[in-house]
Amino acid sequence: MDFKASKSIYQQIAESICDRIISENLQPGDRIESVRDMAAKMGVNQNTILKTYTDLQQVGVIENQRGIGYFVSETSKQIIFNQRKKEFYDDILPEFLKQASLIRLTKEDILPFLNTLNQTIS
Amino acid sequence: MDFKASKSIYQQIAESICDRIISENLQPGDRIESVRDMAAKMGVNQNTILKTYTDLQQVGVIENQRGIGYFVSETSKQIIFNQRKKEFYDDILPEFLKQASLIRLTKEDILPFLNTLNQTIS
Amino acid sequence: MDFKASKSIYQQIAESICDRIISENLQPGDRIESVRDMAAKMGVNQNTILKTYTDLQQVGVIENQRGIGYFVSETSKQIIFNQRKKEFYDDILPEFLKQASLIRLTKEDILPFLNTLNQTIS
Amino acid sequence: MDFKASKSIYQQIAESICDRIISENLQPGDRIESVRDMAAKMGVNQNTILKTYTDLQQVGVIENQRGIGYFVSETSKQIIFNQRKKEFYDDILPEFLKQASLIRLTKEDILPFLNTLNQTIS
DNA sequence: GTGGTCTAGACCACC
DNA sequence: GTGGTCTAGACCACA
Repeated sequence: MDFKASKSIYQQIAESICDRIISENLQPGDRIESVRDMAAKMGVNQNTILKTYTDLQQVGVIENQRGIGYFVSETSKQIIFNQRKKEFYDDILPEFLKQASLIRLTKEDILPFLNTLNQTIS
Repeated sequence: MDFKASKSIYQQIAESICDRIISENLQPGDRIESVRDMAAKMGVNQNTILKTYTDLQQVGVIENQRGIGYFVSETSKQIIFNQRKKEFYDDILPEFLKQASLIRLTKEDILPFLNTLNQTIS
Repeated sequence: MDFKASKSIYQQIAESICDRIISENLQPGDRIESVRDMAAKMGVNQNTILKTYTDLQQVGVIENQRGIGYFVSETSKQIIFNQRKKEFYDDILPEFLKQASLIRLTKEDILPFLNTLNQTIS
Repeated sequence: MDFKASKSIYQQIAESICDRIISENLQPGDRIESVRDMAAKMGVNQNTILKTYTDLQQVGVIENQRGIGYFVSETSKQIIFNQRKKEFYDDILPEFLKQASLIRLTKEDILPFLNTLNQTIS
C-alpha cells in the first residue's frame, strides 16, 4: 500500500479496513491487527494507526476490548453500507453525472464501462 | 455557495469558474469579477480569491492585464476540457465503479440515472 | 489549572470549556483560543489541545472555520445540557445514592449540603 | 456483570466485593472465591482477578492463607467504611453538587430522590 | 502483550 | 496567522 497525496494516511487505512469488512474478508467478531502490528505492516507510526482505530471505533465499526485489542463490531457491515450508500447517492453519483455531462458524454459512452459491475464477486 | 469540508475554498471557486466557462456562460475574452468583488460576492478573504486567480492563470485558463483585470483566455475551453476528461477517466469513473461495486449495484441499478445525460444542455 | 491524575488532560480541558459555555462565560458564536494560544496558556503540547478541540467538534459543541479558528456552535449549550443531564441522572445521582446508602447516611445528613444549590448564579 | 468503560475491570470487581462486605452479604472470616473460580464467574483473565485480590489484600480488606485461599479480614468493614466516607465527602458529594448546580437543579429537584435513603436496608 | 496519553518538533495546506 | 498530519519516542495503566 502506497499513500497518494489526496487523502491522509489514517483515512486511507480506515477505508481499506472498511473495504475488507464490506467485501467480507473481515467478519464481525474478528480481531484486527494490533496497533503496533498494523503500524509495522503499513510502515507508519503507531499514533497514525491509533487515530485510524479510534475514528473507526467512534462510528461503531470496530470495538475495543481493554488490554486485548480491537474487534470488528456486529453492526459494522450495516454501518459501512449505509454510509457508503449515502455517499454514493449524495456525492459520487451526482458528481459523476455532472462531470460526464460537462464533457459531453452520452449514455452510450458510459454503458460499456458498466459491464464490469455484473460480474460475481469472488 | 456554501463550502463543503472536502475541498479547499479556493479550489471550489476555481472549479465553479471553470464550470461557467465549459458550459459557455463565460466566453473567451470576457472579463471576470475583480478580486475584490469576487471576494465580497463569495464572502471570503481576498487572498483566497487571489490564490484562485493565480492558479487559473498558471494553467492558462485566465489571463491578467495589469491594472485592468482578469480575462478568460482563448484556449481556456480546450484546456479545461482536456483536464476534465483526464480526471474523469483516471479518477472519477474508476472510483464510481469501485464504490458502485462495493455497495452491490448492478448495471440495471445505474442505467436510469444515465438518461439525464442525453438531454440537450441549456 | 493543575491536572489531577484521574482524568486525561485533554478531557479536563474539554470539560472546562464546556463549563464555560454552560455557565455562559462563552457564548455561541464566540471564537475560542487558537490551538497554539490555548496550548501555551495551559502549558501543554499543541497536540493535546488539538485532541480536545477535535473531540468537542465531533460532538458538535464547537465548529471549525478553515484557517480562522474554532467557534462555539449555536447548539452547543443544548448539547452539553443534554449530555450532562443524562450523565447526572444515569450515573452521578445513582452512584451518589448508592454510596450514601452504603455509609448509612440519611436524608437529614444530606439536606444541609443542598442549600448551596439555591443560590443565584453570578 | 458488564464492565463500563470508565473504570478498570479489576477495580470494578474490587468494588463489588467491598459492596458485598459493607452490606454484610460477606462476613469477616468468610472465604471468597478462588482466583480461578472468580475469573470464570466474571469471564475475565485470572491475572485481572489476581490484581484485584492483591490490591484488596494490600489495604487489609482480605487476607491470604497460602495454599488455602483468600479470606475477609476482621477489620475489613471498618476499613471500607472509612475509605468510602472519605471518598464520599471529598469526591462524590462535591462533584454531585457541582454537576447539579451546572444543570440548574434546585434543592427541591433533588429532595424526592433522597427518600430512598431512609428505608431500612435489607 | 494490549491500547492510550503526552511531548517535542517538523512540515503541510489553507486563509 | 490558522488547523492538521505525521514521526519518534517515552511512559502509563491494564489484561
